[in-house]
Amino acid sequence: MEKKRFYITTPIYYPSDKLHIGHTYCTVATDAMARYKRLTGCDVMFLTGTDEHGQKIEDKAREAGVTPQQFVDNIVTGPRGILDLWKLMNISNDRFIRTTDDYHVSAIQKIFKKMYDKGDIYKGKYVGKYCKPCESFWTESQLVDGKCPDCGREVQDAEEEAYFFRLSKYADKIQHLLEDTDFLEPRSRVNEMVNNFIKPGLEDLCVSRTSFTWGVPVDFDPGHVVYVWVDALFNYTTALGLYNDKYDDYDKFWPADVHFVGKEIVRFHSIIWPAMLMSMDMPLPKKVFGHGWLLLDGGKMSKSKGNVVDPYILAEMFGVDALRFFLLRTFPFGSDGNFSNEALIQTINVDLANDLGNLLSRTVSMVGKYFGGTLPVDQSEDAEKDGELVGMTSALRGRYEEQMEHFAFQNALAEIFKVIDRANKYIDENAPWVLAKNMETTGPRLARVMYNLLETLRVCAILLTPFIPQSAAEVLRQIGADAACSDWDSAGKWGALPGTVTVQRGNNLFPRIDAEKALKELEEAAAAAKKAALPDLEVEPQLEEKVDFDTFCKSDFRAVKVKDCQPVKKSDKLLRFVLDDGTGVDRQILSGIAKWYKPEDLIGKTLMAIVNLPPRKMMGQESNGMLISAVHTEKGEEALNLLILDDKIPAGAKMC
RNA sequence: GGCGGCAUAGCUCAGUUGGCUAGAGCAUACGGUUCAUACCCGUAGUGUCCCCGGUUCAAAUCCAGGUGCCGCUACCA
Repeated sequence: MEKKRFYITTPIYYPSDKLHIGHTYCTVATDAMARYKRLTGCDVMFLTGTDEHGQKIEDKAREAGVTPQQFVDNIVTGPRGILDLWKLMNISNDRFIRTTDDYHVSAIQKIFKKMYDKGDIYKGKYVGKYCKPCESFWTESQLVDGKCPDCGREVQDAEEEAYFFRLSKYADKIQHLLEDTDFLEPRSRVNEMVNNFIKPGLEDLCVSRTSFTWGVPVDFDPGHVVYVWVDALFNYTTALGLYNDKYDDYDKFWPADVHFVGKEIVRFHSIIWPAMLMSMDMPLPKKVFGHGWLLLDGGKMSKSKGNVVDPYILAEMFGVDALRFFLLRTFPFGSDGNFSNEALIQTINVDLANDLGNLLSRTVSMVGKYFGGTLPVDQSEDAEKDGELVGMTSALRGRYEEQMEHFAFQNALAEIFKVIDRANKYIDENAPWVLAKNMETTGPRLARVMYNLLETLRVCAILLTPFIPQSAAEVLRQIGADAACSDWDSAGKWGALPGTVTVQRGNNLFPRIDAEKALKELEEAAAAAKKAALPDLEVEPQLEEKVDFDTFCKSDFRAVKVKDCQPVKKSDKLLRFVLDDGTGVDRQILSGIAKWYKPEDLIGKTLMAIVNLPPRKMMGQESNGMLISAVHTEKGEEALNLLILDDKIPAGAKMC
């Protein structure tokens, strides 16, 4: 029999910055779903990738002084880039598409042309605002207080030639799709889409740009590049081989079974995407699921807020499986969730360490202690005492499947942990340590109790595989389950594990985390990351206010030579300078630069000072003037350099 | 402004089409156990189910109004 096919995608992420925990959340969820479907025997295609064109990338690359391609290459394929992150997170994607891949670019050109030839894309005028000094074209909504968002100056009405997609033509069909089918989930998003966009009347969509060049060129009209909609959305089909020879799975896998997308791009996927597919006479994906966001302190995570959670740090500190588990166990997939390090640590300790890890540990340890690691043939059932655990475990796969089919990862995991909790209670009820006191009589009963625990662990581990693949495999290894009793079929059957199984004691699956210590480390890591994100170099902005020439001339700057330099007692900051200022009388100046210079290193140097400042007392000593330094900021830290002059300049020489 | 959602135990949330003394997990307190990762098991709670009306034999659930929070409001990827 041919295997059932399942095609699932994440959005293609925009590599203008490193990805954060929110992207990880979506990708991990998609991965869990893909692994689940593979487990159940489906032929799965799991696609993720990156959307690499557009103005913002072009700008960022220019800022960084590299080409756009170099810029995205670094973020996607560079060290600790997106590919590395997915590898770290154990993401099992079958394919990875980059919109800068040649096959995609040429396919997009063909698609664009086809829609144009059909008449669904037409050339028109795009009305907006233009800022002359910036030479920038803005849309109404981009303006800040009606002015240019870059420079704040007035903008003028302007028109730009552009291609439009006849989105309006498909409004009725889209409304039907949203309202009368389960195409878009969760359901609450349907109202938002219909009320906000469709009912007020869909406008045609601008699908090309002339204001930047980093995109797929419109091959029949130089100067135009294909804008994000066509370029990015069709990735789901070009990655299967639509209009290209790179792949050949379009007929096999299209239409997609589900697109997982963040709620911020629900509109693109539930209105624009189906409309474009209708135009292309292509089948629509079966479902779009808009998942929630991970919030931080109740608000959105964002670079500008500086509250972005770095998945690398968390995965390295707590383990990949622990992080994956936390994300899917804690938050309902369809709604927003409040991310916190405390919740992460608590979930790891309670569910993974105390309940699951400890259940495995105590079970395997007892089989070792009481039976030398291998259960005997002679086992004695007790229907009354075993019934509930056996019943729950036997029914688990069905309950789990029901939740997984609805993308309710949280509920699926809750079902598993109900059984794990029951198993821990079962140990208490049967008190194996009491049974072990008289092996002659109660040995067979003890053996059965152990078997039931191993069997429960086996079923739970199989069903946990999509969420914590490495750890689940380790559970199966430790309880001695071979491949034959580690698959989906065997998860639905009680008793698949051989009665005389041999266990393998291993390391603790999930070590308990010292919450206080871990939180402190996270705090330090966050502080370090924040610092690293600070600009390498900052200088003070120049003063707007003008100073007249006469005022400037009143400042008397002179070359001075350091005759002596000593730290000032009881002061961390001050150095006391004795200077030759050319007058023949020593000048004393105190300067707060001890943080940057050792006194002895400055003796003999020729410096610059302003000498006609009024005297000022510091730490009980008089300072007559001020040494001139250059200051700037490096990674948020103040840096200072004295102006050290050529020694051939004589003491007292005037600066002008 | 328009549209939509939410408001339940200290915290995070379940509560299906209105139906018995309103639930789970975590946290707290007390007790038990020792196989295990100072773990596990048991017991105990506390709630004006946001406020105010209404419909009903019966409302956390339905309706009207109010308060508070949040989301979407299109060419940003």
